[in-house]
Amino acid sequence: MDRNGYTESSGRTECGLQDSPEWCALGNTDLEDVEKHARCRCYETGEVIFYEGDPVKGVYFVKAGLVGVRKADLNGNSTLLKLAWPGDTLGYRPLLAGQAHRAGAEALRQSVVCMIDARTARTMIEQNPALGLNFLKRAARELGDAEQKFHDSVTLHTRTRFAHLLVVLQDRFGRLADDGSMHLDLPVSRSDIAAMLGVRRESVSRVIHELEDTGVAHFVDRSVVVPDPGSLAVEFAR
Amino acid sequence: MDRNGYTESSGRTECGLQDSPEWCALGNTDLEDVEKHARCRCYETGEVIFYEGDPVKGVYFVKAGLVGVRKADLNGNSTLLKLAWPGDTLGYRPLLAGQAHRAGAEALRQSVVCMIDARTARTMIEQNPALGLNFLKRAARELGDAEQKFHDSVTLHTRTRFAHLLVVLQDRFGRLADDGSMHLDLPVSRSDIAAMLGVRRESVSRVIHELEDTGVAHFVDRSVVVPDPGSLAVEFAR
DNA sequence: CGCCAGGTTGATTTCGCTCAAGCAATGTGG
DNA sequence: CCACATTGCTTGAGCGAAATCAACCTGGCG
Repeated sequence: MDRNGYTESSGRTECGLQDSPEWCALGNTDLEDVEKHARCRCYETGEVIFYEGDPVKGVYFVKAGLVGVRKADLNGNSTLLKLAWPGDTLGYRPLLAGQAHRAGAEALRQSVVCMIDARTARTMIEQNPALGLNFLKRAARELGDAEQKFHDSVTLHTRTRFAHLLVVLQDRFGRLADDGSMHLDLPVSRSDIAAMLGVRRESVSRVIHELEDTGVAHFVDRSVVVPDPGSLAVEFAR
Repeated sequence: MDRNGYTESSGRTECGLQDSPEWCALGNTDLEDVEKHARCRCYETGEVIFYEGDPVKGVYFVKAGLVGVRKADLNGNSTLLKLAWPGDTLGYRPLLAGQAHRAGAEALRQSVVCMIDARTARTMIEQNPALGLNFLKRAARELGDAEQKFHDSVTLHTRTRFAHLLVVLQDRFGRLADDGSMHLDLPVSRSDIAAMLGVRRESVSRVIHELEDTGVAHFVDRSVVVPDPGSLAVEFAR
């Protein structure tokens, strides 16, 4: 382990890059080459992986856990731009745009993250068309989502946006029960939900209260039950 | 001219793709090949180039004029996501993401736009690594901007965001006078400025009134004079 | 001339923010 | 083991920025 706590990977499967929808394009030799230049490290909850404004030292492959990407404003508030799950690669955007990090990343629970140094990542993406194409497609999808998010933020109310968020999380982490109700464990705190929506945590509290009152959803700690998932879609018309 | 008003390009320089920061990566033979599959057309102000929700028929290279990219909401309002100037390529995002158009495009003044059919554009991007890389870098920059825009929309007031917009337009279209004042012709209507900021046009009117009152800027129709450009930056702290 | 598009202004409302208090669960030091 | 701080969340009261609703102005045009 070096002094930053990174441990050099040895085997081809150390980082698990095969499980990345982007890096999987690489052949065995390239994959081994990349893993040789990768360092894996475990982060505790709340630990920072990189800071907003930092120069890009590499790209970060999330191997396990959950990572949040944040942007702070001048008043100490922050928005949570996205959640990164195992298989996601962070930092490729500023690397390719030739910019510093425009957002910071932080472990939202204990996580394992592999850093691939910038030089290696850049040459690999530039030399290997299939890899570049995968990142291009990823960027294209993320760009569409980001534009949608801007549009939503200026046209929809907090309650509607919260309903949207619930549906997105539902698609990924919801379990449909026998009686047709949807069960979901929120991956993040109330404060972080607020940061994802770009509102105050008090506003989230009030929206949750409203959804309870109208029977649309029931919240206990981080677990949510939506008796009739269809009723969430109705929220969109508000 | 075919029944859609497109006229088949003949020469290599018909569309002027060499002037694109992306397409310029192509060699002469590829460039000619693409131009062979391109159709140029002139659009009058207000004419629609493609609609939100349409399947992607091709990518659109702006040769002359000014094009606006819009997203509508359910209540008939719309946000203006971006302005496309000569040299810009539109529609590559949904093409690569394998989606339908998630925004519509419309000529904001008389414009010439060349459509490169989807099949040609896709194979060219997939076969030609340099071209793909250029679009990847473009997407990376646009993604950063889009995330910034979301963050700004939820953390900054209308007045601050308007000042930001003025600075951006200034960088691109401002003329610095001998006395240090900045002169700028707004490329779009007040309504469209509102649509870019994601606010009502009345709010833009009021902000303009405020900036007049405080002497920060003077507005006559679409021309703006900022006596002290530094004072715009001060607005950012509000 | 009447009409309409684009813009401004004023009066009123509303949604979400700010400020403030309080509560439950968890941790910590004496 | 208790006193006390801390963290995460909720609730209430009041405020403020921008939306809404409505009137009106100006210039261009059939």
